[in-house]
Amino acid sequence: MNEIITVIEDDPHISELIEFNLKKEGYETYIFDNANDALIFLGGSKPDLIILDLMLPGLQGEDFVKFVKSKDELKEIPILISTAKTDDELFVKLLESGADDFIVKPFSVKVLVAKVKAILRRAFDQSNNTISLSGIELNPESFEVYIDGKQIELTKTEFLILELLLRKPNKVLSREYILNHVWGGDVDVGDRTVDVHLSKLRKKLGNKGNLIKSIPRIGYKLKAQQ
Amino acid sequence: MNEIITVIEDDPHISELIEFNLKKEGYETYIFDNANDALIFLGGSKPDLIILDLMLPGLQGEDFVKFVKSKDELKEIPILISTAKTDDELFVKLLESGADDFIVKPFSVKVLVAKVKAILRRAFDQSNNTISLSGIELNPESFEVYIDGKQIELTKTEFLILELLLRKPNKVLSREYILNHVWGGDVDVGDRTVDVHLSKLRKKLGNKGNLIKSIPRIGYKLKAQQ
DNA sequence: AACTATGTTAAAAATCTGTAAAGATAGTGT
DNA sequence: ACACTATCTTTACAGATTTTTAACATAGTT
Repeated sequence: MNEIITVIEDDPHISELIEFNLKKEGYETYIFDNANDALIFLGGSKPDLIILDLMLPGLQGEDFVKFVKSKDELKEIPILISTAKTDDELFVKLLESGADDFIVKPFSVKVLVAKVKAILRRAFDQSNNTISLSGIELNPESFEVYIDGKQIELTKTEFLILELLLRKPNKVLSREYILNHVWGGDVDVGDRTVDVHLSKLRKKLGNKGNLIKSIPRIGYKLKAQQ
Repeated sequence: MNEIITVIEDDPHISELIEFNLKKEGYETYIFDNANDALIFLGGSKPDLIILDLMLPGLQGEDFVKFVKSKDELKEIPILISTAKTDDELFVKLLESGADDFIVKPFSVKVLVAKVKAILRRAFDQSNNTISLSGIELNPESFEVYIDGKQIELTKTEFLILELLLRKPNKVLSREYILNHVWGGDVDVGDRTVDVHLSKLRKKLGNKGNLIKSIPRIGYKLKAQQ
């Protein structure tokens, strides 16, 4: 997935540098040298991140942030401010207006890119961290599991085992490993308990149940379908 | 709702300053002067944000970040690094290890607080406006709740629990999490108290009450209607 | 064939939730 | 200071669910 980044920066040297480095990281970029053009673009598109240069010391930049954050369809877009001014009051104001981070010019492009990644990483895994594999979808936050789009009910233990298998597909997990990770350190439960839960899990998974293979003398694995 | 912030900082002057200002903003703080104690704390609790001072120029801080990010149950906690060193390479390394942001000492406490707010804004719906979900409307400022447009009366605790659920819809919240966020850190209240309040809350919510699901052995969640 | 491991089921044991009721606490007004 | 009230917390218990164990059947290995 190519995240889309809008860059608003009037100095063409800098914007080219930014563009070059973001493209190198696989991002799709839209460069504007003024806020107005960027706003027109935002009327029809929703980028994943906005990098905004505070061109003038005036309120222009802050107004831009406030505008974006006032629009329901845009407000969740993260904004990274670049500025030549080191002014704590300004920083506070911008952050409180809804900006996510700022970087002071002259900046290292590597740091800029790292910040972009950090912001997108958070925005992204905030949205949806469902683990999806071979028609099995598992969401660790809502504790929901779907098989081919249909929800099924699992108990806590079944759920945790399935989560473990999904996180290590095609790897054989020993019973001991499963016990340690699902039950926790001070395990006081026999090996075979794992088998019982696996059996029930398979049954509840329906036709996906046979994706769970038992590897005699070693453990269990979840086979991902090609 | 009190967000919980863990601060790891060995200089007591700085940590007191941070603590004071965070508390003033309504955050609940846990201060540690070394990483080990903090790790022990993290073994049993899950704060909403970690502020980590890179005490030594060595790898200690980076290791801490990597450790937290390697634990499934901790990895989503945002980390804000404070450091005395201005070192772009270090910044990049930390961000890539999973840190969310950094701030260079000596820093303005106001900027620190603003950064904290900005980061937490991503994790929580922070608005003071009415939160509206599946026919439930809750206004954090006026303390009013409406079900399908009809106002209902909740007690303070019921209100705070509902607010928490509404701000984290579809996510299962453990009883411990609810206790920490509704009652505050120095909780000396039993688990089951949460259940009692949930029971009363469900009843007052009428037909919307069954949007609150209990996930056995895990906690409660508010299911948003599609 | 003997041995070991796994699958499955059923029953026992342990645990969890919902809720009512009683006691504790805090806040209010007199 | 006192009583009154509303809220909060604990406790208890029923009902339900989950987990574990144990037993037997089946499959796989040597």
